Parts: sequence; C-alpha cells; structure tokens
Amino acid sequence: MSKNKDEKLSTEPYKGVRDFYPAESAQLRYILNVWRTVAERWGYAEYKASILEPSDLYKAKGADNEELVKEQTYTFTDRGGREVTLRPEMTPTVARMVAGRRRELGYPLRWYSIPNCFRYERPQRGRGREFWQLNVDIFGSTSLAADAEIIQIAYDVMKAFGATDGDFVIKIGSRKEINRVAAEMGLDEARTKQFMALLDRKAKMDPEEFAQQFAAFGANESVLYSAAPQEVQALLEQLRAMGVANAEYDPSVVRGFAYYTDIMFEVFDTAPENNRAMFGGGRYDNLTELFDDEPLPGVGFGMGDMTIADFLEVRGLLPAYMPPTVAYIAVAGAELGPEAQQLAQELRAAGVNVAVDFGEKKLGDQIKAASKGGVPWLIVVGQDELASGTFNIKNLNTGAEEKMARSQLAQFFLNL
RNA sequence: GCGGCUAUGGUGUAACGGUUAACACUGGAGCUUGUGGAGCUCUCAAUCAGGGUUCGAUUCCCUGUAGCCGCCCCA
Repeated sequence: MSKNKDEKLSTEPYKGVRDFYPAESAQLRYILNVWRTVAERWGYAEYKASILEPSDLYKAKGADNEELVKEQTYTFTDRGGREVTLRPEMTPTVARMVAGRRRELGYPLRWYSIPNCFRYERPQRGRGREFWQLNVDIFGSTSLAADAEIIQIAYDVMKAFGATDGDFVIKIGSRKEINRVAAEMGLDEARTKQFMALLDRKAKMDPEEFAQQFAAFGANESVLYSAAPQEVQALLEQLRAMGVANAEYDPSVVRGFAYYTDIMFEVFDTAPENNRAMFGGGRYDNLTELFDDEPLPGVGFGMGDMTIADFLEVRGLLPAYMPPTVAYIAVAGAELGPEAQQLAQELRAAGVNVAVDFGEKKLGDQIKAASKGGVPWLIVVGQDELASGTFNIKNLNTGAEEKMARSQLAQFFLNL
C-alpha cells in the first residue's frame, strides 16, 4: 500500500458533474451540433452570457423561487459581499438581456443559446448537477404561428437526431384551459396550484389513485376529457399541415410551476420503460416584467443534454466515436523525426488532421498508441519510404494496407 | 430532504469468518522484431473511512462517505 495514499487527491470529478474524456466530449459535441444546426436552420441567432448571475435574478419571482434558490442552486457571496448564483436556467438571463436592449431589437426576435447550467440536486438517471441545455425562444409575437414554429423546431430537433414519429409524442396542454376548469370547479389560488401539481403527476400515477385524488377536488374527471380548446385545435391543425403528425392534446400537461401562461407542450418518450416528459416549453405573457412595465410576450422551449442522450443511447442513435485525427505517422527511428514532421506539415497544409509519433518506442507500440486513440489510418516513415517516395498506408480498423505515392496522400485522406 | 441497492489494484472479476487476498486485461521494464498493433520474461498496483462483534473480519453489525436507482422537486 502506498504510504502517500491519504495525501493523494481523488481522480473522481466533483459530485454530480461529468468529466468528458474524448469519446464523451465528442458525444456532447454531436448533440450540441445538432441543436445548433437546427436552431440556425430556422433563422435563430445565438446569444451567450456568463454562468454567474446576481441571486436576485432568480429570487424575484416570489417565495417559491426563494426556496428554490436557497436549496437547489449554487449560491455564494463574493469578496465584495454580493450574492451570486450559478445559473440554474437560461430564461431569466435572456429576459434580462432582451429587456436591456428592448428598443433596439427587432421583433419577432428569434434567439437560441446552449448554456451549461447548474442545479444543486441529488444526481440520478438523466439528471446531474451540471448539464447543457438548448434554449430556443421567439420574443414579441402573440401569433399562434409562433407557438407552432417552436413546436416544429422541437420536432425537427428530434428528427435531426434520427428519431421517428413513433419514438416520441408531443403532448400539448393549455394553461388557460386549466385555469378555466379550476374556476369552474371553484378552486382558489392555493387549490389551483395543488390541482396543477396533481395533473403534472398524472403520467406517473396509478389511474385509480389519480381518479381518487382528482375527485377530492370536487369535480368529475370528465372535465379533462372534453374536446381540445379552440386554440389548441387550431394549433394542432397548423402542426399537421407542416408535417408534425405525432402531436396531440393532453390536458394534464402543466409544466410544473413554470411561468407559462397559455399553450404548453411536453415531448414524451414513447418507450414504456421511460414514460416521462423529456423536455418541453410554452408561451409566457410577459417575460421582462422584472425589468420594465411594457409587456413582452414570448414562446420557447428548453431541452437538456442528459435526457436526450439517454433517449438516443437506448435507441442506438448515438454515433460511434471517431477521433478528429485522420492519420498517425509512425517513425522507424527517432532520427527520422524531422522527415516525419515534414510529411505531416505537407498533409496539414492540405487540410488533413495528422499526428506524428516522436519515435521513442518501437513501431509496434506506436501502432498500439494510434489504435488506442481510435485513429483510423497509419503511415510509417522509414528510410525506404523516404527514398522511394511511396508509403504504405494502413487502415487500423480493418488491417488493410495499400501503397501510395507521397503526392497522392493528402488527396486520399481528404476524399475519405 | 426521504428511501432501496452497492463498495476488493487503473478496469472487470474471485476468495466457507481462518495460509502470503487470486485471475484476466491495462500500465512499466526488458528481450525479440524494418511491415510491425504480436510473443516471451520480469514488474507496479487493491479490501472506501471510522468504530464494533470475534482468538481471528474482504466476509457479520453500526456510522460516515461515494456511486447507482427511485421519491420529493424539476425553473
């Protein structure tokens, strides 16, 4: 046993956060790239901000939020006595930014961002303390077409990941309708909240238990199964016209206690073993009320990297890891280093990603290193090759080799 | 915040409460080798922490910690 054991630091990452070794990093990058590509395809511009925000930004919305900030965020006091919070979500930040330039921006404003966010929670499947989250929003439009566009983008993202219509379902709810039903049932504000909390849990509950608790509110379950409100019907029609076939009305969609005020939606995994909402969004009346008096409507959604990664992994939709390096140059002796470097520079100048071995180890070990890193192609530089100007290139995945003139190498790799 | 399960080298596993904690892979050193990612030899490296039961604990019990899973929550 090592004497210094107790003095050495753990190699584990901090609780609830992840290390991204190259393979995981590539996976995250893939997800972020799909998000970015789809958002930009729809004409959304990217914004960014610091991870740090004044804690007041999250506390300001009421007592509930104060609890949330206290118990479920990373909050600390800086050296100047300011209370600071690591952003747990992006919406307050974007509200702040939009409010700050309200008069200068053009509406409808289409913005997206892919921030990492932090929540002080107990980690479990699909939930860590740091995650990346796509945020897509339209500001300054009350048109139902904006709601439809946001849902279409969510749909497009799923399709871009390779999901089929049968893999997920988009459930659309209406906060207005719930308020109407609650009023009809004569519920006060507190009871309405409890009512919504019950609806939110419906998907995970035993139907009988749900019916029982529902009855306790003094109403019949049938109020839930009346026809979709006019607005939702119109929305569903628009979506269908645009090719979104797997959307449906579901009165139990309430999105927790979020700031949504009208249409809301949640994307559900259809796999029975993962019967829960993966992500969602909706419409809010006045995003910037914390900062000014003029209302600014918006509609948007957010989705996290961990839940979508689980979804994709279960379905085999995550791409296999490929390192950025296309070719590895092994050298048959350290004295050939400069020659190998020169070949590498030729290839790099042509746009090929190349790494060069320093020749400290035997060829076999060099190959092993390249192979472990997942590099697909190997070139050996030796006296013979340099003299003849012909190199053997080896595919490390298949073991196949072929001869190639030095002048053809770059083109070969670029054409892969 | 609450509950369940788990914890042995870097990784994956093994060891009726009883020898020196075993095996494989990986890592390191060496030999061999100008078409090779192989082989052979040697080698580094572990019982999560603290307490208890016991003649004796990797094994049983308690506490802590960590991981996984679920609940609460999920902005």
